[in-house]
Amino acid sequence: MRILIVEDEKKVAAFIKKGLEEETYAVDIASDGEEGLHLGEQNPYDMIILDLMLPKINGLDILSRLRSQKIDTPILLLTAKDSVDDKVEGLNQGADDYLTKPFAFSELLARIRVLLRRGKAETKTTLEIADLTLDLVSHKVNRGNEEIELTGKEYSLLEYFMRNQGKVLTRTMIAEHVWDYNFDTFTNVIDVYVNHLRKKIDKHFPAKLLHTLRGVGYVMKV
Amino acid sequence: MRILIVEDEKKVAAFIKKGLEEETYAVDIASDGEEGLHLGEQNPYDMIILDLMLPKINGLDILSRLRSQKIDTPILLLTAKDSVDDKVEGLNQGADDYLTKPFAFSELLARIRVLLRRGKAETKTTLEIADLTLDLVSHKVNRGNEEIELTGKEYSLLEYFMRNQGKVLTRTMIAEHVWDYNFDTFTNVIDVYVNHLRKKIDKHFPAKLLHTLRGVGYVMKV
DNA sequence: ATTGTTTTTTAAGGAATATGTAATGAATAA
DNA sequence: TTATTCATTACATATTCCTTAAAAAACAAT
Repeated sequence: MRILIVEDEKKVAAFIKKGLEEETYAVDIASDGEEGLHLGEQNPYDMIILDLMLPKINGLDILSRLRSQKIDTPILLLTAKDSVDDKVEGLNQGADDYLTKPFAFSELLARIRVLLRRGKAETKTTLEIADLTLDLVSHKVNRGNEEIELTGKEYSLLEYFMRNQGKVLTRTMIAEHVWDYNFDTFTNVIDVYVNHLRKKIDKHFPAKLLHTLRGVGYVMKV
Repeated sequence: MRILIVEDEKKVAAFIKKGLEEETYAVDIASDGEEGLHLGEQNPYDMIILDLMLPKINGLDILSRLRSQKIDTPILLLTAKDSVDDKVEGLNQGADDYLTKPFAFSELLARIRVLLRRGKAETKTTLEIADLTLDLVSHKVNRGNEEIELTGKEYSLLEYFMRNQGKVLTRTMIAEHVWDYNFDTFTNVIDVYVNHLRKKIDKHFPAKLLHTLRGVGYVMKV
């Protein structure tokens, strides 16, 4: 899952980024409205955290311009305590939720989780395929009875596969959702990580879940 | 489907080429305006991706010279963030869409898919003939209930046949749309691949779909 | 700050598979 | 029949992928 933070206060942005990376999200930061709008238009984020008070272009303008381009990425607004009007205006223009500064990180995280499963009928916090399960909150992964230890990147990659089971994922798609914009196309990190994952989730089990489509990419399916 | 990329930044061009090849498009690259114009005039591309800032001949000139020759291949412009005027001028001169650099690959891909079905009334993402179906997004191919596994080239070839069902396709036409400019005319690869395809989509079924027209080419029809 | 540990990335060789070549025989038209 | 054209198979080559090891970077503990 890849998240954009649009926030001019460097300290706040860095604080959120660090916390989210600990939760294995891939995070980009934009430190003014112009950069935020641009990044938001050009990249398929799974979520945007948007401060309303920004240099160059303000948050509400970014919001409306993204929505007018039919970009329906979940957007969570950050507002100062007293700007009730902006908050309401923001929700009217298609924001999905808001949080008043200052806030507890756990609060932010909980809201992000809710928004990321928006649209799914269920409110489950686990992903499952065959006897493999992934808990989105505790980050525990099990296959059968066995608990599997994963590093951050391994977890993100697995989560992306499990959210898209049955769909063919090209390396380009994987790079865009599991890595951030520093990703270098001409490297084989993705192959290496698929290999790591396979060792942990497939190797000791007869039914393989992670399959290669030569020349195209990978697919997770039973 | 065969696509020309006219782009002088080698890394950008290579990035796009790789992503498109993962989607089984046949891709040629021109690294300056002169080469781009030349290739665009000489080959029946299904789509041209054209950077505006180019050495030798600039993108807008290429665009207008292709259009003045009644070449109406869909053209997607790549523009720098700030060159609004060029973008507008480009659309006026008959470009079909534009994308601002840098961009996410998924965004480019979505736009290409839209342009490639331009003119078709429908917005379907599957091709069908008799009980054979091909899904343009997931790349899944079925005949009846049976799912058919194809390699990249087999898939591209089948897609071309299915987009042109009922039409006689000569080997030259097939080479021009399914292979890139490295294709060697005096080879029988096409015959070999038609044979591969037949084994997979026709062999076990009484009603054949892929027919030979001796001395001419092939046709897909019921 | 320094050291040790873990994760992430890079790089390279070998294995697997797709693609392209070439040769042979079968089918078709003149 | 004879000359073409096509289908089919086996093989060669090229590409892609897997795997491993080691370098680099990030992180934690002292």
